[in-house]
Amino acid sequence: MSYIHDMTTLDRLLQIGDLFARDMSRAFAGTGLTPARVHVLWALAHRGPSTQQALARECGVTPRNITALVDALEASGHVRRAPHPDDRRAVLVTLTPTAEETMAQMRRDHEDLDARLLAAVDPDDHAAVERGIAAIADRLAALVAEAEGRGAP
Amino acid sequence: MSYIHDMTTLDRLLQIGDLFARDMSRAFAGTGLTPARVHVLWALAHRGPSTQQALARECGVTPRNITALVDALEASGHVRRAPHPDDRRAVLVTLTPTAEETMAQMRRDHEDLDARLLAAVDPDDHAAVERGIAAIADRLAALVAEAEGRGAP
DNA sequence: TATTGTTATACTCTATAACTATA
DNA sequence: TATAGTTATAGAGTATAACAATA
Repeated sequence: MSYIHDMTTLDRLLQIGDLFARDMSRAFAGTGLTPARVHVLWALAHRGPSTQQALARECGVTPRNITALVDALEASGHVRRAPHPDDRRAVLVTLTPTAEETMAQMRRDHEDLDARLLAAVDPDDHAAVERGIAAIADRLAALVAEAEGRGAP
Repeated sequence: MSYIHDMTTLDRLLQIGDLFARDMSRAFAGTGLTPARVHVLWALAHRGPSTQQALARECGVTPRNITALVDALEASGHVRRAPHPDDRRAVLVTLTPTAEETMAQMRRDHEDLDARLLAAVDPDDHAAVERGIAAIADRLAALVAEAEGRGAP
């Protein structure tokens, strides 16, 4: 597929990432949602009502971009901006009931997909595969954090 | 990290994809290369000299975007446009010697990263993990192809 | 002085639609 | 008529920098 020159495990993981991204763009086409906006919704579902600063950190983008993303999500009825009770500079971004339902469905879809993908794995390999993927994710997170620390002090 | 609500295997795979994307943007910052442009370079390294139509199919973007990406890569000295020998409508996009070196280095970096990530996996799990990730990638490719077939006929 | 969110500006990626030159 | 590439246009995501209100 993409970035693929061989079929090493790394190439397979890159392929998986690419397929997720493509499928996500496809799945939300026409709904007003986009990958970046869904990312914000996941952050809100995970953290609860949050300031835009917190969302920016969680999503790994600049506060300026969160302003635009929250603008769009507010226009489409997925989030509300409310005054922060203790800090008049800040706003609390909250999921609307509609978006809560959307996220519940999305979580069910995730569980379904998780089951479908694992069903492709030999049952005897299940435990090893789950351990291995978790180990790879942790190692990669450490390598990226190290690279970012060196590159952008 | 992102899109993560639990730590299912699916969540781990999403996390891995996100980390790859972030690291890629970081790694090429300041070089004039971007993920989309590197995607084109990988396609050329993999296929050899190609028409823009072929690159568009390989990269999964529209021909219009390939025009812009090849423009940028030509300006930065990574590719050349040459007339197609048999079809005067088409051009053949070719890697420059500089880009050939860049891709050779990138391939070595991939091999290194592959080795580093697998080193995080228990040796007894290696074979199962490699089989499992390949099976997941194939299953996901099939599911996405099916979804795209249904959604965009 | 530092933080929160915004406006201003610019670049990249992406898509659709219409056009030119060739097949 | 169909294909390869381009121009035109538009929307989305991202970033930096400067600014207002508040802490």
